Amino acid sequence: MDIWQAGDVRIATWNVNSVGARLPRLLAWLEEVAPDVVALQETKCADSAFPHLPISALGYEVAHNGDGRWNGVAIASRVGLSDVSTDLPGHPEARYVSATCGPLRATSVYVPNGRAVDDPQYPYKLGWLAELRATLDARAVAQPMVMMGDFNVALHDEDVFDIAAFAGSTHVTEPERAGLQALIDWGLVDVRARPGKGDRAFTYWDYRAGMFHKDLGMRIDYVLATPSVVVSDAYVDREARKGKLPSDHAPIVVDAEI
DNA sequence: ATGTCATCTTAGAGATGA
Repeated sequence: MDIWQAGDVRIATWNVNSVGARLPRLLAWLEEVAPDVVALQETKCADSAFPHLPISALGYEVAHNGDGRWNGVAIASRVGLSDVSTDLPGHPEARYVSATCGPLRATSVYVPNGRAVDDPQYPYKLGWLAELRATLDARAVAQPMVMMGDFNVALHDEDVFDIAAFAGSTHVTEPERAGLQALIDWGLVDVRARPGKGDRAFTYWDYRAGMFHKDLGMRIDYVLATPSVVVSDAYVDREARKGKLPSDHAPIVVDAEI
């Protein structure tokens, strides 16, 4: 059933760092922010363990791709959900799910971390990004689409609190940035959220060392949208990173008209 | 930057990943 009506749509993405541990906060957040389509990452549960009941009680259909302890991505929609794909060819980890939600094709991604430039996970990450680009090449840019999630890449130097602190680290290397930029170059817009309290719209702050309170963060979560998704507002929901037992990521919330 | 957090193994702290 297509219950979408022409007009505004609210889209969001959030790496929840365990949907089980975050469930009370997630449910409260869904009620408060009420996105029409939300992409989740790091659900860290098997499909059979996903908390479908309380989320469906809020009016959402959910497509989840989980493999247990690590990873796990989902799309929740209250404007319809169909044509679900969890297949990123050659990459069986649960890091990709795509679905049609009303007027939109929506994709939730959890790009591999990479760990270190001399770790096998680093070339794996680059290959993963290349395969993600290949999924776009099979599509038409004219169809409204949002690809969103935790990309584990800071696209520009300003997307980390201090580029000097990242010398030799992953997330800021040229090949990683090229992998992310290739998605944008296909025809997607990097929907930049307006800054909150600080001057930069970071989306992730390490749990340790008071990084959040010092605003020592990174912009590694993105909403990438086709131009037919006309954005009226986009913000990082820093409130969701505060208080007791938060995720280490904050959601990005985007209001748009298709 | 490293002061945390979540999960699993397997019974209580350690390993792993981020």
